[in-house]
Amino acid sequence: MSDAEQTRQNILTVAADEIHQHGFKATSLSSILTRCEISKGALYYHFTSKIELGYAVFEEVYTPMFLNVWQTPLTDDDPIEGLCKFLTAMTDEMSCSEVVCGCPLNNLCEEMANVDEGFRLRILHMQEQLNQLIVDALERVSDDLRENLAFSQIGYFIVATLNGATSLSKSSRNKALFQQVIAELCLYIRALKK
Amino acid sequence: MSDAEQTRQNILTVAADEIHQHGFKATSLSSILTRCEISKGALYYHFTSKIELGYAVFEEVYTPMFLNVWQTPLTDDDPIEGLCKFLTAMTDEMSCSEVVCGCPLNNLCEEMANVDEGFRLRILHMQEQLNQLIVDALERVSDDLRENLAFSQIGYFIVATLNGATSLSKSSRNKALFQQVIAELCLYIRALKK
DNA sequence: CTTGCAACATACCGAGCGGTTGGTTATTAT
DNA sequence: ATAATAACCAACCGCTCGGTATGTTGCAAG
Repeated sequence: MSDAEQTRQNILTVAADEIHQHGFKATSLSSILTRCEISKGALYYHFTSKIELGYAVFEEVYTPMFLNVWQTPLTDDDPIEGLCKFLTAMTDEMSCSEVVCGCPLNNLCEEMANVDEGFRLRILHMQEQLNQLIVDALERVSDDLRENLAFSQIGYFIVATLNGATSLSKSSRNKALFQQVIAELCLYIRALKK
Repeated sequence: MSDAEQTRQNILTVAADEIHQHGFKATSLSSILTRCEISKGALYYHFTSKIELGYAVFEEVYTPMFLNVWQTPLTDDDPIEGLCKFLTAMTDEMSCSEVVCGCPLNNLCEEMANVDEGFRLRILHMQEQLNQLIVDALERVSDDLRENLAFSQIGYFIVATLNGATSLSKSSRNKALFQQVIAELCLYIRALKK
C-alpha cells in the first residue's frame, strides 16, 4: 500500500472510531487530525468535505464490517440457532465502548437520517441488505419453520429490537437490560421453528 | 398564569419542539428566541444554562406526555389488547414529523445518554417508570397469560422494539416498515396470552 | 538539471455557538 | 415619592467549527 493510501486508510479508521464515539456532527476534524498526526491540508487532499469523509467511513468501514458480522451466523446450517448464539455471544463479548457508544449504524441512523439525504439513503440501503440476509436465511430453512410467516417483517423486527436494545444499554450503562431484551428476542426467534 | 410563567411555558414548549426536530446539541438558543420573540436575557432569566433548559423540557414536557400516553392503554381492562390497539393506532395516526423525527425520548437517549450524566439518569428513570407501568399491567392479568413469563424482560423488550421501529421509519421515511415491525410486535404481544 | 505533480503543511477566515454584562421598564412595597 | 425587585433587552465576548488559500517538500519523468 502506498504512503498516500496508508494515510487515507488511517484517516478512515480514526474517523470511524471518532464518529462511533461522538456521533458525526460532534466529531471535529481537528480531533481526527491530532490522532492521525497530520494536517488539515492532508485530510482535505483525500476528502473534499467532512460529509464526504462521513460517507466514505460508512461505505468503506461500517458497511463491510456489518455485512461480514451478520453473514457468519446467517449462513450457518441452522441460522435460527446461529442467530441466537450470535446475539448471545454479542452480549457476553460486548466491550465497554459498545455498551456506552451503541451500534455505529443505529447511531448514524438516529442522528443523520433525518438531516442528510446522503446518509439516509446509504443507511436505508444497508438495512435492506441486512434484511435480505435474514430473509434468505429464513427461506433456506423454511421447511423447519411455522407456516405463514412474513420473513421480511420478521427480519426488520429482529434488527429493530436489537437496535432498541442498544439504546437501553446506553441509558442504563449496564449489560443486564441489554441481555434481558436479547434473551427475550432469542425466545421469539426460536419460537419461529415448528 | 402570570406573564413570567407564560413566558417560561412558551420557552419550554418551543424548546421541546426544537429539540425533538433537531436534537439537543443541534438546537440553537437563537432559534428558540426567534420563535418565542424574546431576547437571550429573557431565556437566561428563566434558565441558568442550555442544559438546564434541556432538563426542564425533559421533566416538564416529555415525561408527563409519555407517562400519560402509555397509561391509557395499559390501564384498560384488557391491557394486551389495549397495547396492541395503542400501537396500531400509533402507526395510523403517525404524523409526518413523527415519522421523520422519531420519538423524543429515544432521540435524547441516543444523543445524550453517553455524553451527559444528567440526561442519562433522567432517561433511565423514565424508562424504569415506563417498564413498571407495563409490568403492573401484565401482573394484573397474569392469570390470562402463559406460565413462567419474565414480565420486566418483556416490558423492556416491547419498548426496545418500538424504539427500533422508529429508527427504521426514520431511514426509510416510510410508514410501511414501521407498521410491519409493529404488526410483528402485536403478534408477539398477543402470543403472551394462554 | 529542472520541471511538474503528488502529498502534504501552515495560517487564516467568517459564521455560529453558549454565555455574560450592563442597562431598561413596569410593577409593587414602604 | 422613592426604593426595590421582577422581567426582560441589546450588545458583546471568547471559542470552536468547517473550509480555503497559499506555501513547501520529495520524487519522478524528460
